[in-house]
Amino acid sequence: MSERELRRNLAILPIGTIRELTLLTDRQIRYYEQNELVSPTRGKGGQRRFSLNDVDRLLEIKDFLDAGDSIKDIQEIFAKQRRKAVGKQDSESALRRSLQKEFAQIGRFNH
Amino acid sequence: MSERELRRNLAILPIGTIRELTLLTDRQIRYYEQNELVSPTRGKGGQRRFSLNDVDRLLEIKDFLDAGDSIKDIQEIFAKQRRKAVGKQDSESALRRSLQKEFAQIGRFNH
DNA sequence: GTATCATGTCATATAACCTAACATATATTC
DNA sequence: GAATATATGTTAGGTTATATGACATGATAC
Repeated sequence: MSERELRRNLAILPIGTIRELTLLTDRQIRYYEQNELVSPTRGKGGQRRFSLNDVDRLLEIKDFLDAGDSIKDIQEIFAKQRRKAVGKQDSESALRRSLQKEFAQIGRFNH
Repeated sequence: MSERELRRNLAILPIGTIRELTLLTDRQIRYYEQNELVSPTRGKGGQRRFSLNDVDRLLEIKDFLDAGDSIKDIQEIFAKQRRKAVGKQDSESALRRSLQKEFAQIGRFNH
């Protein structure tokens, strides 16, 4: 895993930050976790820790729900994505794409 | 300001995260803030919010202190850095340098 | 040896987060 | 159209995290 990906996977953000970055409610975030759409780790005291990738994930979920997809639909969509990603190697172009996604997310936050 | 810089300046990290990323104690972090070496913003309830740049900053402070510099020394060092940075334009090479610093920091965390 | 510096520690208060349960509006199914 | 399912709101009670301020302390400097 590249260092960039490593950084984006660092689970360091508490739910309050996620709430602000995604404009989702705690209830929604926990519900999506319950349905295994995101899998935050837990800190020492049992509190959720999210990564920047989780932020992406949650914004995607939001879009899918807005588009009329159900939680189950989204579970399948993500499962398909995972299958496609199997065996795919890190590449310069993949890195570039992930960078673009990152920028897109920040742009959204600072609309 | 570039989007990368924007992202690195987003104050979204609580002190607990900073503690883990820097291995500093809360006491140290607050003391450095008190001495204006870092300037976290405050969230709704008054809690500190740090950025990734603050993490860099704190790691630098740590190094300077380990090297025998005093808080006041470090204040002056930072003041000098700010003066040098005045009028400096964003450039590709600056971006590349900041990227390297970013990687260095993550590397340190995962050493 | 006394003053300063950087940090530890403790007390007390508030904010953030946790889980679980019940409520509800909207859409779906029979 | 009554019953079900889905996604979310809301409330309650408990635990963890963070804030501030005060006092303590080991090291260094003078």
